[in-house]
Amino acid sequence: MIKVLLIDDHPIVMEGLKNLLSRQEDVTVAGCFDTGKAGLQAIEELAPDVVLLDINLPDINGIDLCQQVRKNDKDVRIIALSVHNERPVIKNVLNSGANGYVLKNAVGDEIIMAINAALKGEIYLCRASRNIVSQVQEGELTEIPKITRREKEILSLVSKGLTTTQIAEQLFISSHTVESHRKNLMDKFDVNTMTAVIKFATQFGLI
Amino acid sequence: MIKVLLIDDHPIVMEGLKNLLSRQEDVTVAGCFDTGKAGLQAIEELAPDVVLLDINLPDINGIDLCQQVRKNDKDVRIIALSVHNERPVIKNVLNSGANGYVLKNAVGDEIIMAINAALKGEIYLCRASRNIVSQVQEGELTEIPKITRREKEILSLVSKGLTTTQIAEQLFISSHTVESHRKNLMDKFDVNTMTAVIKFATQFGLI
DNA sequence: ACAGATATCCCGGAAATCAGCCATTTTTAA
DNA sequence: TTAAAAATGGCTGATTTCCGGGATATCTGT
Repeated sequence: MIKVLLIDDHPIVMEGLKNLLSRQEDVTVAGCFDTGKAGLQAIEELAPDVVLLDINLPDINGIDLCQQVRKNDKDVRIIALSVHNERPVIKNVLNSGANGYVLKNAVGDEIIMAINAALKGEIYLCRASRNIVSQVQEGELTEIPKITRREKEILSLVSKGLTTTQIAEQLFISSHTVESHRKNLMDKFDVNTMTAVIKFATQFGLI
Repeated sequence: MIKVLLIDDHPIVMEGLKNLLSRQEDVTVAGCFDTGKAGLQAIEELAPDVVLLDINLPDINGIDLCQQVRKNDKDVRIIALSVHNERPVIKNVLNSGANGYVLKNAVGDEIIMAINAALKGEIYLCRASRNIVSQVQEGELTEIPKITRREKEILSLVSKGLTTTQIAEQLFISSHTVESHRKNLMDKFDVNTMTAVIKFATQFGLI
């Protein structure tokens, strides 16, 4: 029997998943959790074979969660569930240790296939995500830039409409410093205006 | 029997909804559709009592869909399902003719309650959304600004990092015109930088 | 203890944005 | 068919951002 753990904060999705898995002879649902914290603990205690993990949880970022699981040397297979079909997001999730990536609007079959593939040691992507990953668009980010705490802070204030001077005043630092952070952000996102940075950052849920 | 129509592009959510409704004695599922187009047609043909409508469909915007249904003088009750818990989104949906607003991470009970309330002619919001709507934050948008086609076009180009001059060249119009559009956008979003506009617009799915 | 990452600070000039005005033409909806 | 909305174009000046170089401190993980 394949022991599967479900982590998702949408009760309705959870219902659907349970329903789907109950139709599989060789699968048993080991537990259901709606927060990353509870899920992380459950992985330790229940030692499931596979985890179906919603990437957008209210408490913990899905990517961080994957990394934390992997840090404990767990060889549990993680199938990421997500609504995002953008290459940087997919790449980031896979790099963080997920064994599969399935969109929430994928058909149930794809989840079953992802589980089986993961158990075989393969990495499964749902059809739509495979397309996205394979077609490299020009001038597109390949990964979500790693931004620092301070940069995130500046990003947030910029997105609220504050100017460099206002941000400097609010954070009690020089405006030159703020400008440096802006520059670094534009470098990391590989664009040359802050508006473009804000769009990506908002899209990827960084702010 | 209450005839309910389901419109959602997530098969798993659909499963969950069917499951949930099948446990209700007095409810029958009249049909399931995964696009706005198909759903709209089905509302005409099947004349359900209630529609559970996912606001974020791939083909048609949920708000437009509500308006189209209402334009045909249908008195079908629409319960909007959404992942967005921001006041402007909620207001917009309700103003477009929805009879209820339930977040996808709400428990199943809330959907049942929304259906019953809608049939009584009441408007039901799930608990979390009620909280958001009631607590008016200072300096917050109350509704999603209505932007024109041209403004949307400029918005998109700005978000890609183009400058006013570049946009003017691309659209074969004067840079002064582009500036006018920028100003109007900032006015409509009630902010004074384009970065703030971009954040809201991205958040609300306008670009 | 030490390296690498992060945060801090600085300059100058070119380019772009923002703010506050207004006017005309073309669509669109009532 | 008329009134309202949208798109177009314009001006000036103040402010801000962007780009190109830097440099030094502080924190953090191994």
